[in-house]
Amino acid sequence: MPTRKLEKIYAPHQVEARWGQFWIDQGYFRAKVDPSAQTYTIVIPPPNVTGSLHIGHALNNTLQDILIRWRRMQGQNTLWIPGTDHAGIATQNVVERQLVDEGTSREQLGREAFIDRVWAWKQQSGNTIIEQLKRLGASCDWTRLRFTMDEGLSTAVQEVFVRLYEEGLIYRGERLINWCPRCLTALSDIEVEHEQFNGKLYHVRYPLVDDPHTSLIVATTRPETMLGDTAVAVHPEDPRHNHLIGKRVQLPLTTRSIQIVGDSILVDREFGTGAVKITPAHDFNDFEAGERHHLLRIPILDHRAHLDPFALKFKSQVENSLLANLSGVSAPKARTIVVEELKARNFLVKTEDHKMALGKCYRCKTVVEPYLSPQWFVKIQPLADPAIEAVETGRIRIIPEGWANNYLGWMRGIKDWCISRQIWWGHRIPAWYCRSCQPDVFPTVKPDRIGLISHQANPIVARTSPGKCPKCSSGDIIQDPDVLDTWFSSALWPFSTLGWPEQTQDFKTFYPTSTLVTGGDILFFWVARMIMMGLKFTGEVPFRDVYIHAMVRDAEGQKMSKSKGNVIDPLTKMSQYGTDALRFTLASMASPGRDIKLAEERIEGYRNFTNKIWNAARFILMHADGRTEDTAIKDRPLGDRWILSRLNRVIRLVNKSLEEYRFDQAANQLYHFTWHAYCDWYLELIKPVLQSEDGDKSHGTRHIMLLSFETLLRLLHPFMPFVTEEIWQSLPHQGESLVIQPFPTPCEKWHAKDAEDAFNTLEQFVTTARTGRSLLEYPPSKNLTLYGSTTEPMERETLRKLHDHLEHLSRGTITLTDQDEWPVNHILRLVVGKTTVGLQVEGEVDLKKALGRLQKQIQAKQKEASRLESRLSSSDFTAKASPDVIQESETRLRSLSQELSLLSSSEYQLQGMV
RNA sequence: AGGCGGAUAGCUCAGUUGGGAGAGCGCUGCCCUUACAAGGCAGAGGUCGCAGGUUCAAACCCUGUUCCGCCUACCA
Repeated sequence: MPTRKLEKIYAPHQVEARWGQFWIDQGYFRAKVDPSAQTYTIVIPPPNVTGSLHIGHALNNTLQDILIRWRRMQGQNTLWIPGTDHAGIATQNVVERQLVDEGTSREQLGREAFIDRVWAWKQQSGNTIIEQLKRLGASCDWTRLRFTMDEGLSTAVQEVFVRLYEEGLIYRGERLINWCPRCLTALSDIEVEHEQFNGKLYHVRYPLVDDPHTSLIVATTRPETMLGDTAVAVHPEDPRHNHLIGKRVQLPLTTRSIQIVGDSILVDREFGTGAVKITPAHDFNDFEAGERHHLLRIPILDHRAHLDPFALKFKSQVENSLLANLSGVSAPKARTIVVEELKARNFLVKTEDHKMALGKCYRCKTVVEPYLSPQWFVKIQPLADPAIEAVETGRIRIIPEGWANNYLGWMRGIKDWCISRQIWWGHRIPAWYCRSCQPDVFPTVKPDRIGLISHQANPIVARTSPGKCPKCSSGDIIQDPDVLDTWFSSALWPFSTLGWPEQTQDFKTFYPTSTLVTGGDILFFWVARMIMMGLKFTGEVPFRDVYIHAMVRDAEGQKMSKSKGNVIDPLTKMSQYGTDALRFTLASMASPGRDIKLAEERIEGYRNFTNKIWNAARFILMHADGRTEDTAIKDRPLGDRWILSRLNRVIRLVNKSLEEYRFDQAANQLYHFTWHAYCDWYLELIKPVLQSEDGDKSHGTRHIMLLSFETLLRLLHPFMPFVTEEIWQSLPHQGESLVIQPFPTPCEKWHAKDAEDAFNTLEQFVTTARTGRSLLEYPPSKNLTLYGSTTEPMERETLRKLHDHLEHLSRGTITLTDQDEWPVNHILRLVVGKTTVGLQVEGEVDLKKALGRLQKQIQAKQKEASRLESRLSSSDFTAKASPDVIQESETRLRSLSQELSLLSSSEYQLQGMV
């Protein structure tokens, strides 16, 4: 393949589009159904189908892509399944807003037309995020793209629902659940976000029926719910109140009286007044207390959290004079009215400030209400137990480990999962009801407020519509209007995407999957549920490793949100700096157990890194033409042997880091090696040979140059797929694409400690010479007259051998002899270890700077020497420390004193010159 | 309230079984040296949150404490 000339600055745009398309066209990302090959499988955490890529997705998918590309290059049969979920509530909200803008509503459209409308919206916007993932370079098998509402995945959902129901693990019942009065649906416990806020605690007087002059004072944060009170509780061992147990109080603002019960669970004697009102229909604790004492439940709020006139009048028995004022008002407004009325009638004893937590809908941030309604639940404990065990025994590894405790803690206290949602977009619950069998449950009028079907109705659960009632053969059956929680279908993702419940070839080949990569925020929502469902329905763990990555925050550590205006849009950054730069930034900052504070400068820094690689490639390309010769490594010059030895170490480290999910370590190693070893030193070392007139010497060097650089490109490819492919294709190469080249493995015959030692000697000498140049303020172009000497025989030999390299890299003419053969005057002597570098001082030069530096150096060395001396003279140390530590200290002290004597003679000599 | 994590250079963070404090960015000085000014070379900068303890030796282990962040939670 002919080589091409590269532009001076890397321009990512066309490059990315070109190779992105090429890879897909060539089918490199498609997994083979080959049962013999070792498989490596990842399922993507499905993003919302109508969403678009945010920085969290960028991180999540970059990390997955690094793993997948790495394993693919290792020759494993890799499969990365892409897909999206239908995001029930969120998507329905979006489409409903569109309808409002058009002056209509979902109710006006009707259920079927509305669902068609959402499908149309999905059709229109559904490819956005998929295309964005492709831009990111995600090497998913796009031929296996899945959506949670695909036919196959829907079949899996029905299968799971029916089987759980048949086993008694799904049930229907009237319970208090979290209800969003704006989304008008039930939420699961974890879909509620708790937020601290400053509320008030109201002390309200409830007079005794027997003795109206005596009252029980209750404390409450929600006075408006008192209209639904059905009892007051005191602690049975509280001498202040326990004599009242069994008596009744008159409920203010109503014509009802309620009983006083003793309850040691609900009542905390230390809190408030020691008396608690019980409102079983509007509070989770009260609900349970109600069960214990067989109390009536009086729901006073409707589905929009407004006071229900019917309930107020007939159940709550609110005083007639108040009915008009209270009927239909919202809960917050009701609170104001109730408080005013209590105050006016002298029932309000006092009000105090009180910090409390408030639950909000995680989708729309509306305050959620506990709401008594018939819902479907998963009985979770039998599913949770094996899922706990899988993590405890290590069948599933959670990385970093800290998250395992989090998982276990939550799983051990897990509660039944409310899975029904009163929305239309989603998997409809496969349950039907016969109206003929239960005419009393299904009155001819439409079912209640929002179509909830009474909890007394008997469901007929089946995989497909039964058509007619299996009991009475009536055709008058209706399907449950509810749909399932989106996470219910997501929980099946690792196997439903592979074709389950069919025993497909894909399922047999790729399940269980290898690694799941996700953020800690959905550990409970998703990971835990996948583990439970996977174990239940496949008998296998759904994945071996769970890697939990960080949350991306802004440079100040704030959570990114549109309302704060601090979002970093990955697509904008990809356009500005290139996709590879963004990917590398995210990978390099992915330290375990720590959030990522992303500052724009970092991306810019890695854009520069991309360009550095690009320019190294340009240099190599300039010298690529010509003969190459593969001679034995041991006969190669220092530069060649040194870079191979270093490369070997980096290969080992990168592989090891990726094994341990240390993306940050791998990226930083690559960065440092590429820039500060390969470019700064290796390329400089080989320049003279490549540029010399004598072409013969360059053959072997050219060979190693091309070999090492090609290896480096393969190492970098999982992190920066685009620029590496572009360069690889431009250089002499074999094969179609870098994507399918083997990932480098350590090559022990490249290891050369002697070359690394020799390099260190060279580097020290050169750096010292350059420091001297800087101290004397000589420009980089000036050719220096240099002297070098060392007290170490090995180093002397090394310096002698590398004489030409030293001259080239130091830009000077170097004489290597003992110091007493150096000129006596006009020499600046700098010391590094056992070596002294002398610079000839020419012209008017201020030597104070050099002297200052020397003295500072002496001070630092003396400080350390005295620390070592005192350590070594301590009998405790010599008696108790391990022998190698003692020996090491002695060695270090010896070299320090040698260095110090060189330094002071140099100082003495320099004093004479100033 | 409980649990978890963090506090190391101006900023962002590494620091793997305790034994010479590191990187990137930024900053300072000198340079457009034919791969790269998105660059090169050199350099400055840190009582490792605070207080105790264990140890010959602590950024690292233990206890307490302050501040910050996150998660979980039924204190009305």
